[in-house]
Amino acid sequence: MSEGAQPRHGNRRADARRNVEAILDAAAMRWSRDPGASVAQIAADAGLGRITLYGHFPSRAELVDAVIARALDESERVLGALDLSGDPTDALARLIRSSWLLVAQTGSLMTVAADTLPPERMHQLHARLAARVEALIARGREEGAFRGDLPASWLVDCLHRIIHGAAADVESGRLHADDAAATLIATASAMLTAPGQAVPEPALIAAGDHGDAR
Amino acid sequence: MSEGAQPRHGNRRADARRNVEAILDAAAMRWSRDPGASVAQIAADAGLGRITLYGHFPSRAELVDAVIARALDESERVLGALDLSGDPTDALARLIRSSWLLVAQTGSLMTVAADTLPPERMHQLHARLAARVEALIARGREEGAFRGDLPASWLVDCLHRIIHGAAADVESGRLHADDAAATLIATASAMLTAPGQAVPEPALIAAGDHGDAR
DNA sequence: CCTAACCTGTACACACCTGTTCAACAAGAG
DNA sequence: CTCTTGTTGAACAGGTGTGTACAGGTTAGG
Repeated sequence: MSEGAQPRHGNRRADARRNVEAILDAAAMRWSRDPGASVAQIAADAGLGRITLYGHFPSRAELVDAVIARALDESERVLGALDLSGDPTDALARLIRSSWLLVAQTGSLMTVAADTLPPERMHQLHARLAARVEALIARGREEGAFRGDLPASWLVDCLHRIIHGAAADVESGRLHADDAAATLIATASAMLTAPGQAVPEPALIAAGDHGDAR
Repeated sequence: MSEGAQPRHGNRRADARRNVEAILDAAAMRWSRDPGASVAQIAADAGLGRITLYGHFPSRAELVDAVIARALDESERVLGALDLSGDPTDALARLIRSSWLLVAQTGSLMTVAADTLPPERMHQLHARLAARVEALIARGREEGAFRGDLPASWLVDCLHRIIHGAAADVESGRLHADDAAATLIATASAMLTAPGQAVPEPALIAAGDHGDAR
């Protein structure tokens, strides 16, 4: 359709580009914990006037879209850099350890986008993120490491939901941020174990220390 | 505290009481899937004028409170009628089978209430609902049926979250309503299994057919 | 230094939601 | 049937959020 999504992005003045970044940062931060925040609120968070924001983003919807797109690219980048080969349980642990925070934030953003963006675009964005996880689960299932008695999409969804739960618990202080990944891994690996099989011992899961994303 | 929460409830005209019920029903239904719905929207759903609604509930907040209170009483009733003794895994299955729909609806209502009711009242309501589940998990843990390596509150939270996931999947057509309970039981019993232990076979869980609530 | 690009506050139009008032109308209870 | 209770729409006031127009101020960059 439109040629060049951002036609003038390289030849803009330096402060303009800085402000766009500030807006995007503020929006991601604010919306990830207050989905109802207004455009004025975000402009204030970014230290700018509301009118300035409208100078960069024609409407609320386009701001939402830009924020989502950036967060998704970031997630894509982190996920893409991950080695998900080898034992599926270990791979799952690596996946969770390096991306749970990112997934939690992106997911909250999705809540905001849900009543702003058309549902078709929502589905497209979500599918892209879930594809890698789904592929891992499919592989683990073929190799007999994960259960095959429930739909893969259901298991992916459960994983997402407990990741959000962990994020919420960390935020409210019920869970230590340092324990979140381990708790998630212990819960998820049990959830994915087939009936009749033994749940993997956390101590035996090779977490493959990367350090967190960010 | 207050004497007679509903001072005039029996001596009101018949259609008035019918309308109050209609409003409560409409609000519970609508808010459980659209948390941002307006008072006007709910009055329309109930087939009444907005002014009539305000005749029964002085403000939006009081409507929210009334809806929550009714949903919670209903949950309390169903939960209270349940026999949660015997094998913890079987008891969990019975619990899920008879209350997942109710829990899902109540939880969505909580989302609405979150930015209307004071947080202290929120916590109070939520604790009341979670207490029975937490007790069951604590007992199962003592008897060795459930894992003890993770906080009980965390496990309860995970259970809540996957119940919401199932409700969302049923709503969007990804999951058959008839399969929801079985899927939840299979997932939850795995999640609660201790590392090193075998996940229970769904076929061996005595579901204790009650038929669903409602 | 000078110009164009950028930022800013004020102000306005529009839409939506909440809550209230008023006066006419309909329906239950005796 | 009558009277009380309940219902209704129109209309209004106050609040919040989105998006636009204008005019003056500031800053980057040549």
